[in-house]
Amino acid sequence: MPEAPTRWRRRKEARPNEIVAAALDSFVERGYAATRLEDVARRAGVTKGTLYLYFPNKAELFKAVVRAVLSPRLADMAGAMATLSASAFLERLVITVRDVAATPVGGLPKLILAESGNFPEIARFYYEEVVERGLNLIKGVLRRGVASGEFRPVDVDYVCYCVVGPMLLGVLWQRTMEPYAAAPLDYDRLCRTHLDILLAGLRPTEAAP
Amino acid sequence: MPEAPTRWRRRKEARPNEIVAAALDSFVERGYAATRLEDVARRAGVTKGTLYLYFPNKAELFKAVVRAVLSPRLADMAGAMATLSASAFLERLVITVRDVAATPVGGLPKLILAESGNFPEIARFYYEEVVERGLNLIKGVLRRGVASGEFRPVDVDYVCYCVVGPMLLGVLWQRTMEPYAAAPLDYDRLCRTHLDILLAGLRPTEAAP
Amino acid sequence: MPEAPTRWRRRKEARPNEIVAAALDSFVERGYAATRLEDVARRAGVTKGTLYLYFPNKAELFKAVVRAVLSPRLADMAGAMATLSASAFLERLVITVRDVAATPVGGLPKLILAESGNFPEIARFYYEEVVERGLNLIKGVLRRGVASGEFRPVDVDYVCYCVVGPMLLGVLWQRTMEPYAAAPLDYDRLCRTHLDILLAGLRPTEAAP
Amino acid sequence: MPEAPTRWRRRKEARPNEIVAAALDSFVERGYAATRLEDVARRAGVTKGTLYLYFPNKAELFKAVVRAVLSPRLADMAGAMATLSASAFLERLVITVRDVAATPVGGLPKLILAESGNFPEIARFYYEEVVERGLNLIKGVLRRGVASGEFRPVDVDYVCYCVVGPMLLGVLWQRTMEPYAAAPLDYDRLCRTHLDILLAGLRPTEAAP
DNA sequence: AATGAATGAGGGTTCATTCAT
DNA sequence: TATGAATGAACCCTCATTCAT
Repeated sequence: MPEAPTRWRRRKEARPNEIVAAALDSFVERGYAATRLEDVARRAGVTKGTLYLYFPNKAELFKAVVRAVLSPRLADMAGAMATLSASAFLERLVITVRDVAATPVGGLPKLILAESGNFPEIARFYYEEVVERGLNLIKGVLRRGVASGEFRPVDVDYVCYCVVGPMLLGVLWQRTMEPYAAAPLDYDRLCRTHLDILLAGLRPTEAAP
Repeated sequence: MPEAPTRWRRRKEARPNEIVAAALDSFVERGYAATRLEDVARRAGVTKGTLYLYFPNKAELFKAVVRAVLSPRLADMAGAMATLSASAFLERLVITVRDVAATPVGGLPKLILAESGNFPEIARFYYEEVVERGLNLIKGVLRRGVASGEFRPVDVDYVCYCVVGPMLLGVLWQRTMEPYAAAPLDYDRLCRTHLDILLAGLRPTEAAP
Repeated sequence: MPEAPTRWRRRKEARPNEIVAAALDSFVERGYAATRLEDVARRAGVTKGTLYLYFPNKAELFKAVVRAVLSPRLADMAGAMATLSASAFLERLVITVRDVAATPVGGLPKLILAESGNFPEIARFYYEEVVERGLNLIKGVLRRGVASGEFRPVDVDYVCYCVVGPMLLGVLWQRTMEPYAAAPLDYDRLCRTHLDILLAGLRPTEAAP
Repeated sequence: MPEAPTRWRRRKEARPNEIVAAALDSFVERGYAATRLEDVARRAGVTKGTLYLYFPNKAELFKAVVRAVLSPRLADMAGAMATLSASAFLERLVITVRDVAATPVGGLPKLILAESGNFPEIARFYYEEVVERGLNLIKGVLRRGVASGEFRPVDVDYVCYCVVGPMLLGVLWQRTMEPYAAAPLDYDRLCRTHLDILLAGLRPTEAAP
């Protein structure tokens, strides 16, 4: 009866998380359609049948992965940043994205982009849980910055895309174009440059009193 | 047993293009894996077997679609812009992307992102044909702008991502998040805002003589 | 309008033969199922459609090939051998088979063996046209030899199989086992040895007056 | 939607053998190309998908059939015959072949002949496992017989084909020409006649001291 | 709770056959 | 007469899903 010695007998509460983790890796690696449940199962150390004890089908597993991965990330982000100045917030935001980008979670945007057509439900979920909230957060900060004179008056509802765009590009780049580029992407440098241009672009003009 | 009388009507030269067009629509709509050749065929007004007269298999059809769509677009872009000032170039670039975004071709970036893992060949092809060329074009212009004093000194190699990022975001947004957002994306406004921030961010500072 | 200069415009009477010849080669090379009509057509210098002007379908083409190839061979064989002594006949027979074995026609036995299950009609045809006639010829000669005292009394109806067996084996060997054997089959030596054993086995015993 | 209640009954160890047996029958009946895996599956009492649990594809199933059928037969044959006199060995050999001919295994030679072109691997395998070993066995015995004076001096390397030829013909005949012949082949009589001629042909001549 | 053998629908691919030109 | 583009049925193979154990 002695199982593997290094890892105590896993309780059934642990299983779903292990499966979700394995599934995240697989989905991010190969995409939804190309991911075989057999592989997910093997990676999770169980068999195919076991997956169905916890998730009714592949699509639901996929959704569970997205939900499980995203949900915790967002709550604290808003709170943690409420106290910062607008510029400092943007810096912090960029840094945070940079750090997440290196984890498997960094593969989610690409995955959701790819599957948004076939999983409208997921796309909506992602929109509501991440995109909308994130954009509103940014818009709020930008508005605050404009109101306080830290930033010049701008079209806040669209500047937020300019904030996000280069960061998204970076996240996607690492998982698509990176292997073919002459040099690897220096994400740090991307962040610095992005902030440089962005903050310069938002800075109030001399003439504007 | 009389068949449909309208069999076998068109000419050989037209078919490949019709098939590629149908395939582009299907691939863009559903992704590579979820696209059934039967559907492509039906959309092209032929049967499955006919596809194999022109393309040896699904993967090659996919590549042919990407090639067919991209190749012509690229040559002229470089030339047409050589004469513009740096700022005018960036404006023109943004406008061009905006216009392409509305066509089926605008679905390609998403498609290639999604399939880059399963089609490294395609990803490399896209990198070399589009991404690298495009980025070099932008870098060249930025360098020109910096040299002429139109722009302040910046890290050109990474600013290019800041130029592209928001536009890419716009293209992807239209085909993923658009249906769930409260308001549709005003691409024009995105372009104006992007240029506003970007050009302001690049403008030489007063103190720098 | 000048066609290939080395070969005058082929008339429609030539076509069927050319097709049959091409088909024989293909069928013998790859078997019935693995032979694609496209290949036959190309080999015959025509297109697939043309085949259907002369043969209603693949199966009929196959039968036509077998018929065309076998029919002329048999008539003369009987006549040409009527005058020989029994032993001389057997020698001649063996030599003839050896010569045919080197031509594409030598591939027919294998082909017909392989397809006898799927083409009962062909098998029957081959049986009646070749096998039965051939065996009867041999039986006749053996009977003649026994009657004349050239051979000892034997079970003629089954000795004929002993006459044919080694030759058949040789024909099949060349197209199946030959590539894997250490040394190529010396068909001449096979013939000599076969005749040596066979004729010795048929020779009247000393004691039998 | 209640399915047949008798699903999923047998044990894992039995399946491969059942499938191989079913496949042997199908392949022998119709040939490789004309055999549909669906039929094999039905005959084995399973579905198509199940075949792929045990064999990666049709070609491997085919090879497995050949291997499974041949391998056990060969080991004992050599040993069992080592003690017999040369003549007795030949008799025993002929009898053995006659007995095997009546089983489905008797269909293998024809099958391998037919598919040797498309499955060189199989042909080589059959050559090395069966043909070469068998021929060497026979050659050894013949040599022994010649050395001991039981047989007259002959070209042993080719006499072996004369030993095998009529037996092979018999095996093939039963599965190809039999239905069309006036009388069924009396394999026993074929064996007796073959041995009669062969042994007489090998017997030392009076004059040879 | 977990297994894994078995299923069967679905899609890619081939190729004999047809028929407008 | 000859073409060759087009068809569509057939088959191999995959894999999400089921369920007896």
